[in-house]
Order: sequence, then structure tokens, then C-alpha cells
Amino acid sequence: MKDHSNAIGLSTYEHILKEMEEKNLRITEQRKTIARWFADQSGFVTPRVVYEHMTQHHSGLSFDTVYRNLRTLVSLGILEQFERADGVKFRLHCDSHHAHHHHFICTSCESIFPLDFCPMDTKIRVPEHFFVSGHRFEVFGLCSDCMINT
Amino acid sequence: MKDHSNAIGLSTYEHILKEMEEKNLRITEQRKTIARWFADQSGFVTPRVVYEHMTQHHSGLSFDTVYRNLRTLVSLGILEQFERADGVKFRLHCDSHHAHHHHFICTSCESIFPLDFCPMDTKIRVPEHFFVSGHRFEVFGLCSDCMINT
DNA sequence: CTCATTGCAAAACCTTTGCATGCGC
DNA sequence: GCGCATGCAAAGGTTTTGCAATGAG
Repeated sequence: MKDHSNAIGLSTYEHILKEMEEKNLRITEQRKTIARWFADQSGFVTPRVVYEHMTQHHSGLSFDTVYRNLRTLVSLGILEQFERADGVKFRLHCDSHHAHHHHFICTSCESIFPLDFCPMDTKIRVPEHFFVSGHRFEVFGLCSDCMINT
Repeated sequence: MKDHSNAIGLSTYEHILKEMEEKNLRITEQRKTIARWFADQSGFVTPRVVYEHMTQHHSGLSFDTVYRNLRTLVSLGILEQFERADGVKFRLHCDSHHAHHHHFICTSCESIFPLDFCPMDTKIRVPEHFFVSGHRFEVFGLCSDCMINT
């Protein structure tokens, strides 16, 4: 259970709906459920998990509806997509998406925490004459909660 | 075409076979072909590409043989597995696998180049009381060859 | 000869697509 | 009512599994 209001006083859930509206998406019951679900998650989730949750609220829900919505929400920048060893996963786009940053990822609960360190800010030697267009930096380990509960 | 002999004077191909032998794997024709193929690649390859190459040398080759061997070779540390946006890919394990290092990956030809920089060597601030067990750092861009040919 | 490895076939997934129906606006 | 979203069904692709046959050591 996590939900923090933002500057304008909207809950995360309301914020997502507002973004959908601004992008001219129709606010269907299914999308409300998706929004409510992601607003409440602190970690990554697979399409399967999303489906299993949603199916509790919408009998006869089809898998392609889940996939289509995940794709749509990613392309609108509302969700983020990650390629992990055990498959594709999704997560609410980081609140602080204005500032470039990286993540600490707990290997136990899969919660993620922003880092205020970027390796590219330091002197890094890249082979001569190479053009750098992007980078990826992730730190894995145990968050304080998981260190205690094991 | 790349193949550099190592300290003991073995070609990359011979080196792979030697590793297989040491791990008590049987040297089948199929595995020779796989070894020859990976010794000759500078980038990532998908299981499909491996299959398509091998099928030229072994009529009736089955896809599961490719998968089984890829898995085996990864678990023996001969190959490395990467999760990328367009699927799972494989590559010969870096020669310099004794020294910890990261990669520069060309987004055009997918060749990879070792970097002698590790962000964890610098002072990076991780949230208090977190235990760090691993990290991932990759730089993307264009290698000098691809910058010229475009 | 023995047992790891292969080929074959089938199954289990995951993801995408086309089309008629339904629902948000 | 119009048009986007959904449900349904089916297909395409990837990866895994069981089992009998084969070939390396």
C-alpha cells in the first residue's frame, strides 16, 4: 500500500486517470482497475500478474486487453517497461521522471529506489571516436526491510 | 571474422572445445559447429539465428538441440546470456572474464567493447542500510566503424 | 557397451491480430 | 450515434518436455 498525493493534491490513482484523459483515452472500468492497481504497487509486475488481478474485477477479461493497455500506457509514458531475466515487467513511471536518475532494485521484494548518482557524470573512458547515445545503470541488493525480514 | 589466439596459443574455437572437454561435455558435430560459429561472432545472436546457421550444416537439426546447448554453455560459463528489448541473446563469454568490467554496445552493429571503468569504484551513494549485491552498467552508442558507414 | 546427446513430436507459454459487439463520450 | 475499447477466437512465435534412437568416449 503506497499512495502519495502530489503537488496538485491528486492521489496517484487520480493522477493516472487525469493523464489518460489528457491523452484522449477513454476511461473504461478496466482502465480504472489498471490505474488503481499500479498506483498501489511498489515493484515490477508481469502482464500475467496484472491479468490475474484484473480478472478478479472483470469476469471474462481477455489477455489481449491487458497487453493492449500495457502497451498503450507505456507509449504514453504512464508506465515503464523493463526487460528482466524472467520476462517483461511493468511499473508506474517514476514520479521524478523530470530528473535523470538510476535505480536501486531490491532482489527480494523488487521494490525500486531512486539513486542520485549517475556514472556518466564522472570521468568515464570510452574508446576513442565512439559516439555515446545512452546508458543503463542499475544497482541490485537488499533494501533495509528485506534485510530485517530474513 | 574475428579470431585471436590466446596466451596458450589456442584459437578461440579450440579454446571453447577445450573448455567443453574439461567440463566433461561430449564433443558432438553440432557442438563443434556452435563453437565455430560463436568463435566467429563479435555481437549478440538470438537462438533463431544460431539455429538458422547450424541448420546449414546439419540437416534435420532441431530447435530444442540449439536451446539445450545454449543453456548448457551458459551454465558452464562459456556463453553469456543477455535480455534485450527484442528478445534473449547470446554471446561468447568475454575473454577478459577474469577482470570485472562493463561494456560499450554499438546500437548499429551490436558489437561490444570492454570498458575499463566501473561506476562502483567511485563514491556512489546508496540509500542507508542497503546491502548491495550486484550492479549493471552498459553504455550504448555508435562504434567508430558505424559512425563512418552512415 | 553405456550414457549423454540428439531428433521428433507435442505441449505450454507468451504475445499479437482481425473482427464483431459493446460502451464511453 | 460515433468511434475507441473490449472480448473472443485464432494464429504466430518462442521455449520446454518426454521418449526412443543415435553416437561419443
